Amino acid sequence: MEPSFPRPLVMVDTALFTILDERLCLLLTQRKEPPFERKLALPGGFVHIDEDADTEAAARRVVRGKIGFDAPYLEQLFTFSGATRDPRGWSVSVAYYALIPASLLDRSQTAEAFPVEALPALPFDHDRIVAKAIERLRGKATYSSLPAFLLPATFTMNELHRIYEQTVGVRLDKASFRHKILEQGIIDPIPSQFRIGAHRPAQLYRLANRVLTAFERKL
Amino acid sequence: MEPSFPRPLVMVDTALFTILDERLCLLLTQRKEPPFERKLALPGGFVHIDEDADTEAAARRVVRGKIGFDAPYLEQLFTFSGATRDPRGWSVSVAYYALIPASLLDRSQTAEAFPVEALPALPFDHDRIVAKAIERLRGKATYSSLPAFLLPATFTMNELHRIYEQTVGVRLDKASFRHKILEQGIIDPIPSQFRIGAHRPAQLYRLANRVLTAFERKL
DNA sequence: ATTGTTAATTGTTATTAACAATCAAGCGCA
DNA sequence: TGCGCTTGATTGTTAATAACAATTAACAAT
Repeated sequence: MEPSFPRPLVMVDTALFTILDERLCLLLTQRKEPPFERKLALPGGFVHIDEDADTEAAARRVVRGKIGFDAPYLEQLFTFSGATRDPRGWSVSVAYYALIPASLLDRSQTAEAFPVEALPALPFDHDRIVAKAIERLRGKATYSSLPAFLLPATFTMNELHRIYEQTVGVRLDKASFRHKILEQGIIDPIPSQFRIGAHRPAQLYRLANRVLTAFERKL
Repeated sequence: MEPSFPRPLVMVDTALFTILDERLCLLLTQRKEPPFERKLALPGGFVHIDEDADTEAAARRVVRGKIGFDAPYLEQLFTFSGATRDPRGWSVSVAYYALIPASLLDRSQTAEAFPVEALPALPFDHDRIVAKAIERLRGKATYSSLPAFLLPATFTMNELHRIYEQTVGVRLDKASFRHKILEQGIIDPIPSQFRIGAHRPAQLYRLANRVLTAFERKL
């Protein structure tokens, strides 16, 4: 009954985004085994069919191994495959991307974060995976609550504004942004909580919903 | 050097869309082998690592086997996986969807086309695959030239209009539609070619570009 | 000619967005 | 205590877009 075709290798790779110093960064790991031993690469690994319920579970396992907890946002990106992308043989890599607020990362992890405009050369086809992940992130940022998952649990309107400008890549009018975001209802003000400093206190907000919300139109 | 993890089965499945009698339809095949022998299912098959360059090549091979030629539009949809989705074992299915103008299909294929609102029960997790494919199709239709790939090489503005309304699922203003589509430049009028009948002749158009074009904003 | 049918355009009104300016609320400091 | 600095929040004006309804165009059939 079991088909006897030669089977490809099946692995997952993850693109882990965070914001450090207002810049979009990617977490890389130093590979512990050949091929490309000691090179920086995307966190990844083979699917364990006796342990993982599906490839998403495998990706979550990889992410936990890297940062020690589950990512607030994780989504399947694309599946890369072929005879030549991995020297070990015909392989399939189901790629995922995740967003992680920098506030949750500890010192050792931020050390392995690289701004997306200054990445080292990556092994396998990880450059393609990264390019596709950034494309998806930028694309979805315009019409969803996605960028908010890069922020800590509470944030000000202007922090959210800056994150959107960062990820979308264009300037967004302050007043219009405020309008549209509040109209979408993706965030709620936290009553009588403000961020203070040498200036007017700013209202603090939090995500109204733990899951991604898509907008009717672009920002 | 080769890792010795037990390997999942790797296959591709395809959701093939077409328009018949103004209705969105899906092409299904009767399975030739167990499991689910003789049941209607999505066209699919195992990846042949000695023959297919990657999973997309495998999907194209499957589509050619079904309709006899390459689909004008084919895109990777999502990868489904897990221990239970296929009785033969832990499996990975890289799903693709394709759009095929009905004018290219012959009689025997249209016989196996089912309106998406009246599909038979499908084996494996093919219901989930279909649901996701429809969701993607509807989503992309609003902001891209995607629906045009369901039409023959030449078509009138009103035919295009109807196809968009079909796939998007909402009524679209005739004048605005015309405006926005022409503004996007995804189609070109064919000089001095008109569709005639018992009424005013309609200008014929063709796609300006063989590849998918995304719009800046929704229709 | 008149009528029916589909194609294509026009104009008017209502929404929405972009831009610039203004107002608000704190702190630091003379 | 009052002035200036900085960041937060709002307002108003203008320009661009979209929705809606109505009109004009081009043909065939009778």
